[in-house]
Amino acid sequence: MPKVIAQRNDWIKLGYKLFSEEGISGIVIEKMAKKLECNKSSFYWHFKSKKKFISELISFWITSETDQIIQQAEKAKSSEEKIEQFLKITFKNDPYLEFIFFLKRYAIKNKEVQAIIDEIDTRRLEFTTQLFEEIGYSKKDAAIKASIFYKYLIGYHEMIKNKKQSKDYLIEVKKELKHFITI
Amino acid sequence: MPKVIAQRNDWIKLGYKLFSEEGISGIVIEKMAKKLECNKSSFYWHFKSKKKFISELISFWITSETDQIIQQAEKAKSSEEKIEQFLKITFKNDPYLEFIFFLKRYAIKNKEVQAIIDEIDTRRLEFTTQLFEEIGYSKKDAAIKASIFYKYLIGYHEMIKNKKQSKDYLIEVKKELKHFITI
DNA sequence: TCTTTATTAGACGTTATCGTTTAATAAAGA
DNA sequence: TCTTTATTAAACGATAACGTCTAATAAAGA
Repeated sequence: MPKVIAQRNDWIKLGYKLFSEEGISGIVIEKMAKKLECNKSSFYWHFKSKKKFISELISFWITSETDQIIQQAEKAKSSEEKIEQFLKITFKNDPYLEFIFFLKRYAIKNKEVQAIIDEIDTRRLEFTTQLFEEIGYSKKDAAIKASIFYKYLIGYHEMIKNKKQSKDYLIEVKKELKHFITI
Repeated sequence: MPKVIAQRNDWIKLGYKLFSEEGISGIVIEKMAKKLECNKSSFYWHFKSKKKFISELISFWITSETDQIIQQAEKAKSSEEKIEQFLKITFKNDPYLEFIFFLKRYAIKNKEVQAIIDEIDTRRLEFTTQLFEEIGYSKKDAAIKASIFYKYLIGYHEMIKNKKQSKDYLIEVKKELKHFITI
């Protein structure tokens, strides 16, 4: 039985943070051990190998982030609220977008990861399309709007990277949104 | 005098490629030497240190890419052609966007690099704004359109990442563009 | 108390990478 | 031909990172 409550989760959380910040090259077991103030033996007890660890990291990201974002948006009542929620969560969850950015780069040499990414991108686009259908766009137009919107958000994130984020980002985004979406 | 024509440029070119693919962690001197089929002494003869090399890499990127993109677009006659040119070059220059992507991550711990990025982003946005002014938008609207357009392009690049690029990407982009720009 | 189980520490061997140093080599000029 | 200059090779030491192994330890159960 454990001396201290097992840090399995601490490893994952730290891994998630590091991967979001530096990508795959940020996952360095001995450095992580230092931060967690323990020995790397702990790592190898919890995880069979670095590879397995990374797989778990990805799983963690899939369940905890993607599902969360979509589910939270579902909670809102009106479609307008859903979109607003969607925006808020997207920008609050800064690490989320960074994680998927690096994951895409990591996936270049890993077909399975690529499949995961494709699925998630598709799911999120479908979700966004549905939002736009709900606020009155035709299926066809909704799909295009969603496609633009999704790309816009990614670009927005990329442009404000490393900048102090204004508290009024939502206002700014909405102002720009009006140029391609009528909410 | 050299046995073979100096490979100073080969190092830079390879460095550019690697940085675009893997970021700063892709710059590994001994690996590069292997690819160039030479000894790393060659590297240390041409460049004082890895740091200096990376600085040069960034300079190379600034001059060869950014200027090129803008200048080439300038060559076109009409503003519509300029936009088309801009699109074509943006998508042909796949490594360019990857380079800046990784550079932004690298800049987190490097204020000077961040300054460079800011300047370039600004310059490119101004350039794009001007394009939109030329096709009839007011200064204010042109700035917003440029801002959206630029973000859209980044997002587009991100979404097609790791996918076989359709030959009809231009058609697709233009179709989506119509939803926020009247050209 | 003794044993079992879960967990961590410490030491080890290996490989990768950085940067240095000394020697070798090839071409050009005196 | 001899020397100088540019360039590369080979070997070295240092550090970082991976993964393994054995021993230590702490808590729970018999």
